[in-house]
Amino acid sequence: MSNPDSYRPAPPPPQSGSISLQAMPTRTPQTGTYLEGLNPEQKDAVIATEGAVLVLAGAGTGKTRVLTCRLAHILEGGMAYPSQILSVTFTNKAAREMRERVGGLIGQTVEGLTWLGTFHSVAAKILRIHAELVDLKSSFTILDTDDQIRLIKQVIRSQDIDDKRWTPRYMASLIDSWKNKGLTPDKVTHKEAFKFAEGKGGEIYKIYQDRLIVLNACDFGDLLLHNLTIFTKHPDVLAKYHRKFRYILVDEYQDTNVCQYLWLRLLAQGTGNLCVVGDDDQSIYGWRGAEVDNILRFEKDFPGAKVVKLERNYRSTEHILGAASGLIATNEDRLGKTLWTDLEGGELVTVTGVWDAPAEARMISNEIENWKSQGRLYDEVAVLVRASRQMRAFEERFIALGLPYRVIGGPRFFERLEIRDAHAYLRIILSETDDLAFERIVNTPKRGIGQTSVQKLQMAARSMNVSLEHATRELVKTDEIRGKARSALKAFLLDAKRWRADIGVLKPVDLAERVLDESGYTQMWRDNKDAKSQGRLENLKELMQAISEFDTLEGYLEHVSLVLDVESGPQEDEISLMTLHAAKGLEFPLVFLPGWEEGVFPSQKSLDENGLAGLEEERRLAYVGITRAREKAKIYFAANRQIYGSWQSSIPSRFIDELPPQHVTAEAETGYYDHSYNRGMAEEVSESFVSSFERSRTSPGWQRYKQSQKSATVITGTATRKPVKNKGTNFKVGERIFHQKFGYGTIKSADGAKLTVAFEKSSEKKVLDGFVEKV
DNA sequence: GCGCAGCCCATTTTT
DNA sequence: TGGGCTGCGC
Repeated sequence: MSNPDSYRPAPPPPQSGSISLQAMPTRTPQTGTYLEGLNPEQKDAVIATEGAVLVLAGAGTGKTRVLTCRLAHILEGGMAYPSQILSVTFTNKAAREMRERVGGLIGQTVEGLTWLGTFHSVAAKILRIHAELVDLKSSFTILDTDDQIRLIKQVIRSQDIDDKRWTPRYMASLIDSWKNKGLTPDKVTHKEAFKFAEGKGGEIYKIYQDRLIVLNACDFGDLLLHNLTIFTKHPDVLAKYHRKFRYILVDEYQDTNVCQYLWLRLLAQGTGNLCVVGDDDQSIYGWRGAEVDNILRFEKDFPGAKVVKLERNYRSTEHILGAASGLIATNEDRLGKTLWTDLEGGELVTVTGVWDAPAEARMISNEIENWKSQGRLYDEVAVLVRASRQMRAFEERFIALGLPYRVIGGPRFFERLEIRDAHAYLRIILSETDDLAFERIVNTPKRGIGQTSVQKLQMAARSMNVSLEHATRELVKTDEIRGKARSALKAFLLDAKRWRADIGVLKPVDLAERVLDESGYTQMWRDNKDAKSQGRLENLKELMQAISEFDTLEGYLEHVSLVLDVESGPQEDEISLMTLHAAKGLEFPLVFLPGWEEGVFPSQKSLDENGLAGLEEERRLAYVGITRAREKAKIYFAANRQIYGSWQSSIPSRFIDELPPQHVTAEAETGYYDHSYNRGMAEEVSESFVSSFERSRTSPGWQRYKQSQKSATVITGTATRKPVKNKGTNFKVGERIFHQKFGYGTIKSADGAKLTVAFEKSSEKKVLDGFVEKV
């Protein structure tokens, strides 16, 4: 970003108990220092506080600056209290950055911005206040993707659907996509429901939602979706937020999905002061529900909206911008803006053909060493790939040469196996009704409690309509589970009881350490000689560090699901290696863009599944990639690439041909490719383009759809835990029964659901009534 | 209940 | 080619 020097501490905000809310904003002559150094368009965007405003902010045009200045402007002008501004971002990182930068402008007042956060954290906050309106308790837990899939798997199995043919992952993605569109189970169309298991998709969604309520839990999609339900069914609640939020600000609007759009639209009905900032050319998350259409349609949705285009770029040279602009101009579906800069000259964007991926890595490594030897930093360099598997070649090369690098993105800290296990322990001691947590760790470390035992616990829990832990307590009193499993379960229950007694006594960290120690969890990894276990132990240590910053376990767990992410370690001088997606929002003086080949980039899969829309999104990704560069952008393509183990010769990406020649220069490594050869390839490229559309009709998705159309069946009833009151048994003393394992017998006595049965082929045993049937 | 060998399937990822 | 999952044998 430019002109950071104009950021100076702002004067203290007007201190008064009666801020005039109707102060005419445009006449507020509060010429705070924050307005200095803004270009005319930026200033325009900052002071247009009233009504609907769309700020189309191209790459590197000072978007964050506009957002933060706008906040400062509203606050310093006394137009609203900090708590009356709703500002939403997509990532925690963006929220944190905004908070920091606004703090730099207005000082302490920033702490009052209680409604600055991600969509999800703001929605969770609202949902906790009104949880009971959607049958939740305000203490609801937020499930991560892993829990979500496990739960869905259970539901699928409970419906006797083959979970190999119809995978829980696929069902989860459908549910997510429905939630992204704001669809509750009753609103899912037949056609949509038929995407899964011959039409059972809708039913599974419904059962899954019911299960979530029983578990007092939400998945990520629910946070927003429940908000929608609350706002639409309870206008009084919505009205309260209308009164509360005087101004709404949205970052990265092009990434919003339908649900988020509806949520914003409802909230904006209050004052109508909705300002969204985004760039349609950088919409790269369509596959995850983002609707570019939201930003394309903004002026229609909010008639009279003011549109401000930020096109002056402060980041890149004219050749980089020229190349990127020329490329993106090929897209049809865009609002259209052209970046410009007064940074004249600079180097042409290079396009280089190489033999294969190792050659590509070798060549790029050489360039990086060159750069370093010229006194520049590794920190200034990024290698941006389309798919993470392309990273391997670079990592190998960097390691061989001893070049320091860091991978950005990849598996997140809190999604690691050991961290999830540890969380499950904490969750279960905090809430004994957390069945998912119980299931996860009841046999981790191995205690001899196998699948069959767990299944029995589940059956018992279902038949008694209680939690798994509760069912366990009952079941160990009987002979349903015996031997090692039974004693292990008993011991586990005792452990849990002991740990719970320390809640509020020990500090969260100390409790957590004790639990992981006494459960044998830490020992399990110490004993494991796998190469990764050392790292896992270190992660657990890091986890303790994170927990130590909280006073209560609840507080910690609340944050962990939505807000917390681990700060990256001390900054060293390292090359950044990441996907193009991960690079959005970042900038580097020197950017390498390897793998520009048909099928790799644009990705064949994207083309197959989404046709022209997919291609346009890939092109936006290319645009994002090029515009990350400040000084140099270097594109590569290989003549041969290994795909799934086998070598394939490849064709240069069509995107290479779309770069305006005046901003590009071809550098061939050895003459396998030169620019004219590449041009000749254009014929073949367009042919493959046509064939990709042909292929789309034979794609798996299309096939699956056709198949599901053919074999439609009637939706069947449900069989999950229904909120039925826990009652005694239906069995009578003296009655003859059958038990799967023990055979026939006669009931001697009954104690609630616990039966004492004299079995004919076995001795007298205590069993649960859910396990026997009348004969 | 646990460990290993063969098998299948492969973007992008935030909350 | 390689990682993750399943099914089989102990």
